[in-house]
This record gives sequence, C-alpha cells and structure tokens, in this order.
Amino acid sequence: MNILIGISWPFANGDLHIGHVASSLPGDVIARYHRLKGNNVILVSGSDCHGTPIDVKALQENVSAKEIVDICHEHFLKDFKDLGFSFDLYNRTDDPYHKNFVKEQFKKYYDYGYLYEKIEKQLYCEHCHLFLADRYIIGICPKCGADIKGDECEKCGSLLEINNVKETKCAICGNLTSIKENKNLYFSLSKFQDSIRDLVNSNKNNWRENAVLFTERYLKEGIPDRCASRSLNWGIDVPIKGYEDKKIYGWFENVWGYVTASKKYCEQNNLDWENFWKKDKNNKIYLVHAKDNIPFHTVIFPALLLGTKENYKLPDKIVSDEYITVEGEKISKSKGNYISVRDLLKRYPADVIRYYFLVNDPTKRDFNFTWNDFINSINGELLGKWGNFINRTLLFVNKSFDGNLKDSAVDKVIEKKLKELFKEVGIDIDNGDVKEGIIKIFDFISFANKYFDEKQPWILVKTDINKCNSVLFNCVNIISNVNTLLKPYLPFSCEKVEEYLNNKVSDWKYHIISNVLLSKDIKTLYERYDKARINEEIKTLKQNKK
RNA sequence: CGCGGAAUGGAGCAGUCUGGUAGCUCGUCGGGCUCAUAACCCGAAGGUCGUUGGUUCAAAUCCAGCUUCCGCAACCA
Repeated sequence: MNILIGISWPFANGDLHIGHVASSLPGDVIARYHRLKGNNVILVSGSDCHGTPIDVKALQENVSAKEIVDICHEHFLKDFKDLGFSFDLYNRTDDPYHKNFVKEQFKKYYDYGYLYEKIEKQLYCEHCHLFLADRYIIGICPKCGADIKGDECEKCGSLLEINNVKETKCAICGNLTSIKENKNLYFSLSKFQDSIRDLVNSNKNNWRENAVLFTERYLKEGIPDRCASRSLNWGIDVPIKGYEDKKIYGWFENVWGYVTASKKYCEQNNLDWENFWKKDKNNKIYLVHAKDNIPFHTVIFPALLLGTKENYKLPDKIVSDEYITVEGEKISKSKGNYISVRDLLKRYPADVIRYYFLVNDPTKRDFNFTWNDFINSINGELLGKWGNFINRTLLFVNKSFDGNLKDSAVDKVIEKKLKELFKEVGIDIDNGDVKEGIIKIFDFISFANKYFDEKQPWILVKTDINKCNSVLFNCVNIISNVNTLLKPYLPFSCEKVEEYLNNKVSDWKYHIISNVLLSKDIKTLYERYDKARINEEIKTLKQNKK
C-alpha cells in the first residue's frame, strides 16, 4: 500500500516549540509504523516561507526575508532531525520546484474560472510600501475613543469596519495611512461547498472529531470566497496577466507543499508520485496538524485539489490535535510562556520528549504541560516501568547466565497478549490513534513487571536453574517484542535495546528470539531526574516570562 | 443574548457518539521484595462525574436551563 503522510509546515518565523512537537509527532509514528509493515511510505513537511509576518519582520530588522527564512529553515531541519523525525523530504515553500508547480495550478484555476478579480479600497502605508492587513493597523475607536489595534476595540468590545476607524496608522512604522485601490484575485471556495460536504460526510469515522465538527460548522455558515493574492514583495508570483506585482496568499500555496515535496522525492527516487496522490491507487493520505490548521486542510486544500479537475485523492485521515498549554497558560512567545524544542533537547533526550508528548497527545481537549508531571511521568513510567524491566532482566541474565540463555517454551499467556497487542496497536496507529497504542503497550509493560515479581527468578536461580532460565527467556522475548512495538514511538532507545539483545528485528510482528546472547555492555536506557529539577525548570520558565 | 471549547477523587487524562456496578497514570499513606536507576509488586485512603430540573426501570453518558473557566489583537501547532 502507498502511504502519504503530510505534517503541517511550520511558519518560518521563530522557533519550533512543544506545541509543534505534540501535533507533529503522531505523523512520524504513523510513518515509521507503515514502513515497518512493509508499505511504501512518504513522510513530508517543510518550512512555510511566505507570509506577511515574515515581510514585516524583515522590514523591522532591516534584513531580507530570505535571510530570516534561511536561518529558520536550518533550525527547523535540525530540531526535527534531533527529535527523530524520519522525513523523506523536508522541503521549503520557496523551493523553485514548489513555486513552479503551484503557478501551474493557478493558471488552471484562472482558466477554469475559479479565480475572479475584485477591486477594493485598502489602507496603505507610504512609508513601508505595504498594503496593511487589519492586524497591522492602530487607530482610534470611533465609538469610545480608545486606542485600538486591528478591527476590534478591546475597551468597548465593538467589532469595527476598518474604514470607520479614526486616525489609522501603520503599526509597523507609526505613520498615518492612506487609502489606495487594490486589485486582487479571489478564489471561489464557495463553489466547492457541496464537494466538501460530501467529503466530510464520507469521512466522519476517519477524521478526528474536532476536524469533522469544525468543518461542519464552516459549511453551515457557508464557505466564503477568499482573497488568494497579496501585495507583497516576498512570495510566489501570481502567474496571471495584470497581477505581476502580486504574490499568492500563503494558504493557497503552502498546502500544495505536500504534493510538491512528495512529487520531488518520487522523481529523485524513481517512484511514481501519482501512486500516492491519485484515486484508485491503493493509497492512503494522512494530514497531521493542530486544530488551528483544520479549515486549511479540510476545506482549502481539498478545494485546491478538486479545482485542478485532475483526479486527486482527498485526505483520508485528518489527525488534528488540540493544543498544549504550559503550566496552565496558553503558549505565548511574547509572554515568554514558551518552551522551545532546542532548549528542551539540550536537557532531555529525544525519546524522553517523544514519550511524554505521545502518551499525552491532546486528542480530545487541550493538554496542560507541567514540569512536575513531565519529570514524574518520565521517572515513573518510561524509566520505572520500561527502562527498569529491561535493566533488571538483562543484568540478571548477564550476571547469572553469562548473557546466554537456553531456548525454552514461551508462556501461552504472554504469547497471546503480545499477539493481541501487535494487532490492536497496529489498528490504533493506522487509525491515527497513536496515543491509545502507546498506552496499551505500557499497560503490558506493567504486566511484565508483575510477571517478573511473581516468578521470583532471583530465588529460582538458587533453587531451580532451568525454571529460572525459562522465566528469563520469556522476559527477554517480552523485551524484544515490546521493543519492536515501541519502534515507531521511541526510535533511539529501541535501537539501543536491539544492540543489547544482539538481535535486529525488521518486521513489525510477534516473534521469538532463540539462542539468546546478550551484549556485555548494558547501560541504563534513561536517566532518572532529581525532583529538585522540577522547581529549577519552573523557575527558569518564570524568569523567561515577561 | 457575539462565536467556540471545557467542567470526572490532590494533579493530568479516559469513559459521553452506541445510557446499565466510576477507570488509567502520577502523587499521598501502609505493607512486601531485593534481580533492578530509592527502581518493582501488593493494599488503602480519596470522586453523590460543575449546578438545577427533565426523559428512563436505570444518566458522567440523552434533553433543557443555570454557574464557572479558557480561547477568539499580535507572536502562535
């Protein structure tokens, strides 16, 4: 089967933070799982390089947009790599390959009549040479006289027509604005209302509930046409006569990145990209992102695909997470309530981070990250249950059996449980319910520790050496199987465990390893964190708060 | 009446669609074990599932009202 997984493209304007991690990780797990199952997998993402905030930042810092984007892209690339993301291609939207492809699609939209012209009066800053979006405007509320930003007055709560706001100024430079007529292209999203409704209806059991609800709400209100062009210097040129000075609005091009990145990858690797993107090709498409991205992936992207009239397959799985909050508050860069991936990676190994955000994946509602929970969870679950089971078993075998076990029968209960686990976890991951899968695996690890305790091999070693051998043989096989189950989740430590076991497993299924011969060099998999660390981390977080 | 989301033992969550003895992890307390990273195992305390009313033989779950909290300018998954 051909599996395409697209993780949403982080905007190249800042650091990767734990919110990105939480909403993106499921995509990597799904990709790793399908590869182990022998499917053809392409996992793509990339940096979203175009958009007004980047232009504005460039203007403010007096550097080029490209410089900002280049730095961000390098950081994203490194952060994702260090976290173990197994992208087949992590691309960027300023890639000429992407740009050219998107332009081709835009010509089609224009020819098919999905793009139409609209002339509007817009506020313009002569100083910055920018048409200003509402959010870049400061002014005075016509009703209560308070200073306002954008089109909403915080003081009297009025939602205003931006044209009624008094003394509008550019929020970037502070100069008074002028009004200019601007010609833009609108995309007829409304024409896809029925198609999108059919899409949602046929995917109610495949998409996450939040994606279904959000899209239905959107449909109920009626999908509005949206402006698809922007008056910017940085972006993809609108390839249509009369619009040479305009760029394509980011949300009408970045989602095409899933297609361009995978198509590019296919061309580099002699694969047929249509097997992943067209209908009736025995394929499956997953889109992985957080809730704010839902309409762009369930409405705009499908509309863009349909608008080509080219037999594209629409997304099968929308894996849309809720949000992460930090110590009870919304993630906010400006308020400093914020944990960047790079800072986290300095102090914690990738698998520790992966474990925590996968087992706490916010699927149904926002999840509150606290340092207390993070440290306790790592110590108690990842280290205490899994790390400890490996450690107590392998050290025992090395100490009492010189790393060498005779083959023995596998306990029927264990065999049955493991076989079921492979089946159930496989279904969970395939459905995008990555969290359910890892929870089930860790339930079984608890059972394994119980088994070890009940069998008391430390006593058997003195009373019945064969029985002891048998118990440990079972434990070693539990480790190998659980390790295989965990491979999509914790790639780094699973590789280490395979070294300890001297046994590499390439299939994702129940197995028995015979002729056990362990490595002599067993080290603990995970470090225990002192609880004092909790307060240190909270202190650091508070210091960063503004 | 702006829109939307949420409310389950000390903390974080599942269960709500498809009503039927309230579950998981962490934390706390007590005990056991000693192979293991003060790790592991067992047990206990702790919740009338925000509130009121309704439907029902039966409601955390369905319906209605109310209360509280969160998000909805920007950075921002």
